[in-house]
Amino acid sequence: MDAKRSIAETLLDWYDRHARTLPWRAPPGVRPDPYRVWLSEVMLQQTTVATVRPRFEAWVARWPDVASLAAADEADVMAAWAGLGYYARARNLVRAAKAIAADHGGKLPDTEDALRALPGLGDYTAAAVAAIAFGRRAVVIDANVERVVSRLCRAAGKPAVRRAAEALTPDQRAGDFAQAMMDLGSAICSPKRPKCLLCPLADACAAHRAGEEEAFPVKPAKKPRPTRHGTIFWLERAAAGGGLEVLLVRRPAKGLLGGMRALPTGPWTETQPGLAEAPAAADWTMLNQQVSHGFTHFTLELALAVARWDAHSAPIAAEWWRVDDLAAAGLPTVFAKAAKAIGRVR
DNA sequence: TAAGCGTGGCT
DNA sequence: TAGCCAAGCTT
Repeated sequence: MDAKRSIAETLLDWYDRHARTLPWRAPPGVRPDPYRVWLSEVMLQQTTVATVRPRFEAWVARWPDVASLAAADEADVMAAWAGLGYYARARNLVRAAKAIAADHGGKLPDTEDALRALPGLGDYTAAAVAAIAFGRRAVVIDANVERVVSRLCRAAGKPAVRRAAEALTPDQRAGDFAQAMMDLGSAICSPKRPKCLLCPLADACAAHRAGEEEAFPVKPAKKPRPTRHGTIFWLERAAAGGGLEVLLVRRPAKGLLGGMRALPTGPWTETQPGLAEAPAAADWTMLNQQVSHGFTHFTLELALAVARWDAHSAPIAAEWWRVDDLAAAGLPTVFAKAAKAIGRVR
């Protein structure tokens, strides 16, 4: 790297040659659609590009703008988010769309502060949308930027990384700069075995010169992940037009898998709870099979109980769902996994 | 402030 | 292959 050129100039030149083509990005020199930028940033929170890409395409085909999302049925939105995880993101997307429609004339606000006030937009997303969609100078810090900057400057700790990022962020093209950092972090400056031979910033990188690339960023120690035990209840009945229906509930709006359709479960406890809190007094059969599912902060070991329900009404507040259409129910992965294990789903 | 909150791709 | 990890936010 030419020592007289800034890191930002060098990185932007690299980006002009190597930028990934992604469905939420506009062609060079074109301002992208703020709605698509916002949606992509929310989908990409803690989620990989490979996972997001097809989900983004399907989403914008169904809800192409703020107005359509603000008017959407929330149950449809939650079902469309199924499998992406962190379901508060979907709830907040709808809340924010309504706020944008009501308070901002249907257009995303174009300042970092106003964006930050919307539900689901934190420091990172507000800065990213302001910079990428509106050309604002904003300091965008995600895990990629943290990794690249901490290595460049051997900066340990978030305050030091923020100071360094502030100093590096250019006044012009701050959005491209942020995306360049992310592309670099994804393709070159990876957590393990970074490809420093290909890095345009290698000569300027303090960690590289010291041979300690993988020592940055400094990560806090991980805590052990406990195991909890529970039971999933599969209650089925004959459908009116033939076939089978299964009882689905909606989970409470807050907390784990909040607002999502679900199979009924009992308590999640340290020891196997068996048939505790079954949704009906039925003749339950415990299957000789368990389902294991890892959440962020604990692992769930699930027993599977199945029963038949002959009465017409549902035993609890719930809905009967055709088993043949279960894929359209939008079940979180843990329940989709259980349904598959129970064998009622192809 | 630290804990709660999901999932799938990648190595 | 079993961890590791990701374009974080909320309370």
